[in-house]
Amino acid sequence: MNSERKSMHTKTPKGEQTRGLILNTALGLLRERGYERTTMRAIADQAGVSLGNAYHYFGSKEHLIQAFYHQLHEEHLTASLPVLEKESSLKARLLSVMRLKISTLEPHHEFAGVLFKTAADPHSPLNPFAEDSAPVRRDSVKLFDDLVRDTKARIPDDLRAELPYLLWLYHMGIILFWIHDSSPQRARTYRLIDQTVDLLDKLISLASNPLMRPVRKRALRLVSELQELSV
Amino acid sequence: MNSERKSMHTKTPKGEQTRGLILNTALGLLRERGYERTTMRAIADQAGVSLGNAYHYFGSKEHLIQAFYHQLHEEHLTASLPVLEKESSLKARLLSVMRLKISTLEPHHEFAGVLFKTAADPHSPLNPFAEDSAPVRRDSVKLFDDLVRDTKARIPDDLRAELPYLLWLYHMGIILFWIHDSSPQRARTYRLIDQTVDLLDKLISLASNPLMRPVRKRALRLVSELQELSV
DNA sequence: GCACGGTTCTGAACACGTTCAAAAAAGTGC
DNA sequence: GCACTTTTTTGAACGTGTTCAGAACCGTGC
Repeated sequence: MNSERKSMHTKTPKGEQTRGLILNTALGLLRERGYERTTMRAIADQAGVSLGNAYHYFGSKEHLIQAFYHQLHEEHLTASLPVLEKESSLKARLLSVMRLKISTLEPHHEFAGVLFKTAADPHSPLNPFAEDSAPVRRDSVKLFDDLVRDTKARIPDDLRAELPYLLWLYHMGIILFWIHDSSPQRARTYRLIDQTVDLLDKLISLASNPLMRPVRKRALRLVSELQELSV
Repeated sequence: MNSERKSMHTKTPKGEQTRGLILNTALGLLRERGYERTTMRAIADQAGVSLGNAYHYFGSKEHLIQAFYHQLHEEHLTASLPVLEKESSLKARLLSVMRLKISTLEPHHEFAGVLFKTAADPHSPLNPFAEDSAPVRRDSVKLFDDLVRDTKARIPDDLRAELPYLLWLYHMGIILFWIHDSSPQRARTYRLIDQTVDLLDKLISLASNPLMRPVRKRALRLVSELQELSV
């Protein structure tokens, strides 16, 4: 709603502490109760703080949710880094990273739905293109940056430059599928990952073919326009 | 929330009339006031009906929104059909249809954000993969079906079969971009449409090349799996 | 005309996210 | 130590979507 939400910085050690208390309480409750049952009142109560005070440090419930999402992202990151050490091919890396993403998110499937829901709203601070979420987004793209960087496959420079962003978009799409996937053990999502990673690998080879240069150039110019949205 | 929402059928002419009155009032208010300012209480008031009664006929605000979306879709449809008569190439048709889509939605840009927001939630009846929205979705895909059907371009049958769904997905993507687009006159979105339609046209030709058959087959199998989500 | 079953309709109530004026506490300059 | 400003904290209030028990209404069989 209010796009002029100010920075909400704490100006005191005391404030810092309270802020941390509220945040941790919120993260804990979100983890064990899920989104719906974690009300702002419940957070304030459990933190032993008034409702208004919670709003003093976090402008909205969505800001708390964003913090939770960030935490999940960190989890995924620490799980993924060893993979980049061990595997060197882009295909193997991507496969592992995507599977890890889903397994990290799996305990919070219901929550993720709400996440995407609010993320699609341009007015929400959770919207991946919004100002407030720029750090998380950059962090998120950065993982794919590392994933692509020192891979040995020969990929034209122009494609290589846009690949991290493209893979990030791809990973968003997979998450969207997963959210709607109600198959047992989320089998469909994992199968989709297997197949799409395979296909992506082939497409990248294909796009790297000199004959494809014109189409590739055109497609890449388009991708960079997509990215401008996030400026 | 409640996935067991019953059919809400009216059983009386009187009921039918009241239902219609509420619906029309809601559509009018959504049109002139936008989403936020159209509260359930405002709808009930203006319709001269109690709040509870509105809920008797429409299980949630989202159901009313769905009806509005359906109306907008109809608008787009009647604007698009003449184009299919006049233009015969897939490229020209797609270009016009997409531009018309955006111009139809344009007066309701703010509203569309909310629409997408709730549409991304798996629990929402607005979610394109949900039971409740199956008719609208089928209608929506059907437009692209007509668009592809009697076009003269030579396209392999396997691709031709999946193309309507693929174009529908594409059109969803464009809408998502448009929602986040704040450029003057939505210039970026129109430019994106121009470029993507051009690119799509080229990609279709490319994919129609016999040499591409294996990759195409693989990609299409994948697309049909995507579609299974909507069963 | 009457009783009964279903349908339509009402109004009050609930829980929630959010806002805000003002009290309490902490910090600052002297 | 004292005035003052700033920050933190409170608690009540608002508007919202939604639910629900029951009142009013209507048709049908007798």
